[in-house]
Amino acid sequence: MNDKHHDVFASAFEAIKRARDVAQAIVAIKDAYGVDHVTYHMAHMISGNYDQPFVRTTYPDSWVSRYLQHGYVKVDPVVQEGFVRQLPFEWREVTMTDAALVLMQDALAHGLAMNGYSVPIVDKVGRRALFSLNTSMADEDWTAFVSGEAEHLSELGHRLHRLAVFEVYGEHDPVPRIGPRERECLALAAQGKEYTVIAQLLDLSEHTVRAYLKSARLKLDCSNIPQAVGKAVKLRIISL
Amino acid sequence: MNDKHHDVFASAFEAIKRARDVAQAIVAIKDAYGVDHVTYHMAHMISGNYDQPFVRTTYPDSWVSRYLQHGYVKVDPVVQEGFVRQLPFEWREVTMTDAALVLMQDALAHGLAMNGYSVPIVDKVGRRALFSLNTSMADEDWTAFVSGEAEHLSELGHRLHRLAVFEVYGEHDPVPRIGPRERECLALAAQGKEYTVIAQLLDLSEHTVRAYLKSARLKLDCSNIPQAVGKAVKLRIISL
DNA sequence: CTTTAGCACCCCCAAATGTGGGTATCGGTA
DNA sequence: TACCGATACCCACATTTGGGGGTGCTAAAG
Repeated sequence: MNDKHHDVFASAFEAIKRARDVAQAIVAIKDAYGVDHVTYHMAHMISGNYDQPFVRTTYPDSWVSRYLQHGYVKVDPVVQEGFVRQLPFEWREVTMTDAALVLMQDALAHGLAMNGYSVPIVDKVGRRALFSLNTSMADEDWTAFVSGEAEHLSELGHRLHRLAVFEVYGEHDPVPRIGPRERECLALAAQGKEYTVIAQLLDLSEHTVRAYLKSARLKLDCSNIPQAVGKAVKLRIISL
Repeated sequence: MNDKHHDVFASAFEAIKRARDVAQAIVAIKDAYGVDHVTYHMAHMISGNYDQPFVRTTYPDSWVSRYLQHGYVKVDPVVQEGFVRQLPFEWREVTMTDAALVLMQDALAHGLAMNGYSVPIVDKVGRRALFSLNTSMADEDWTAFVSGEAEHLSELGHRLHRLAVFEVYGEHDPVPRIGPRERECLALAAQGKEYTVIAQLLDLSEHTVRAYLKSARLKLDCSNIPQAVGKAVKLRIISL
């Protein structure tokens, strides 16, 4: 947009490249952009024995702890929207339930600011994450700022996500690339639909459906549909 | 064991009955038993869009936040053991990795005590949870104490778990009761095994395997095996 | 004491699936 | 340019599964 904007982006960008983990990176972004808080939240890891969210934030401990122990993630309208939407949004735009208003009040009491901007991230294997900035900047200034920085923030979000995936899984990402059609077929198979029904629903021939399910099965390294469905659900390629 | 022990249990027990949520209950248990900290941790909820652990603890915010943001749950030897073992154990008994020692040092720095006792909980539908006490009491006193209270602590753990399940799912628990044999068959089916193979592995006739998978399928309200496997994985009846 | 629930076993057959081959187009990358 | 992966389609056959019907035992719950 202009030189100032380019500068903050460039320094944040460099910082991410230097950062060894997401925790460092978000602090660098916070400093570069001069916002109150920065958060990166991966929707889900491929967990074994227990639920384990991947969250890195500059919010104060008291708020993080409170958020976790109150199960606020179920109520938080930013998270709700962020893991459904495709495009970035300002927090002011989201619709608030009563519970969300309570949460917002609580958040203010714990040192969070009113305005925010969140970038939903969806990677090639369908994993979702949310990259959020929180600021006490006045409405107009903030809106002007994010509209100018939208592309940069998207870029930063994706970088952050790559860093996070590396931090969680290391070199080798366990999720194979399943094509959208393959995913759809798999999802419908997981809902108990038969080949013929899936074909009708997706407006394909039964043969094609078979071919998709076969290739999905092979990519998942499975010998039959039940196994493939199980693995797809475990890897959260499909959500049911 | 003796009157003093009975008294603390009785008051904790009453407090749980009065408690409206797990957060209240653990504080009551902490007070009744005079320990430093009390924690309840459900291994996993049936999540939709994101990972969401159910944890209620009296640990300080700084530790909760640090634990979450460092992904300590992957390292914590108490959690590792607790979600695998069947029987209660003292923290002193668990084997420490290097990473675990780092965590322990960090924990001490954040106000946690050295000694602890954890009760693994496994409910009728196979869900796991961990109920832990943390204390700065001296080794011998603590060991004497928990050995006398083992049964009571087990009872409290299960009460807490019932409270937690109610808090999460309300009146209706979404997980149907799948028998152990049914679960085994389902698990093997989810691994891509055929009826005949499952029969061999479980030393059953193929017909019996079919019967188990059929009843599991019906309990899960599914029309075929892929759907049943998908649902079982989602509901974490089987873990793959 | 009866009922219920889980476990173990058996049979049949129409329908669905797995498994092996194919063809062809399109867009991106090497 | 040539190659690759994803998309979309097609065929045939042996094997597996679903869904229907059963029997009988044991152990816990009413």
